[in-house]
Amino acid sequence: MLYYNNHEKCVIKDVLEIVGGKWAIPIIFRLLEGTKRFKELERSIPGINTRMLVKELKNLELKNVIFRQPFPTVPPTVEYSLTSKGEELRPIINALYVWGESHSTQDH
Amino acid sequence: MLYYNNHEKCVIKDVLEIVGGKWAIPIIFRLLEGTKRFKELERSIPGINTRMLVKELKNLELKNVIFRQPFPTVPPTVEYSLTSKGEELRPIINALYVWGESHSTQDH
DNA sequence: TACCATAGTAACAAAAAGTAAAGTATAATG
DNA sequence: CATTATACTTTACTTTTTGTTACTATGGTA
Repeated sequence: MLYYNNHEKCVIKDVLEIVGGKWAIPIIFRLLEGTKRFKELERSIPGINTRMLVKELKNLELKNVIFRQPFPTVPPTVEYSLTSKGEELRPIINALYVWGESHSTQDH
Repeated sequence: MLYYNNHEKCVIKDVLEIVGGKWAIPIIFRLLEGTKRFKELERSIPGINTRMLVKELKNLELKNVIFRQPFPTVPPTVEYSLTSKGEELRPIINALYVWGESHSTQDH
């Protein structure tokens, strides 16, 4: 059915607007370990730069995947954690991880 | 453990080099329906263009996710299908789809 | 003869991502 | 008292990735 195809396409497209960015999954992967501050994330994700981390965190917050909590300390502190929507990605990201691991020795 | 963290990071990084591109998942999603020719794929993936389809198909073939079979017809025909490695992504992409669908009405 | 089809390729323009630096405000160090 | 360090961003600039458009080959159809 044509409608159904269009619907399918939109769901996948919408999903990729959330987790399709280059840094979304690495960030979520780190947050699966628990709440992290901005600098902690920056240090734990190899290759990311400040600008992209800010940008991706904003997108993930806007899409309700992560929760941002600032504290009025000096210097400022901001904690990021997964929302329930983000937490629901855990089995999917784990499965992706297992998929990658099981094929990494065979072919590339 | 430091080694284990580095290992984790590399697996995720390697996985994203395969399916992290903008068009990889939409292409695999279509091929989950079955073998498709180049033009069929191009027509069924809204917004893609020839150059990116060619590029992404080459990458997916190189990473052993899809199989390319050309036929010496005029005009030429090329069929693309999922390898077993690609087929193993089915439950993951389905889960991603369900995740997107279950949250599409609540928030965005 | 003009036009259609498939599976690409090539040259150029636009958009996205990476890099480097600076701006906050305070507190510790020399 | 000046310097340095901190955490979280923002800005300007450069490089890389994507998108757009036009083109190829060959044979069948109107």
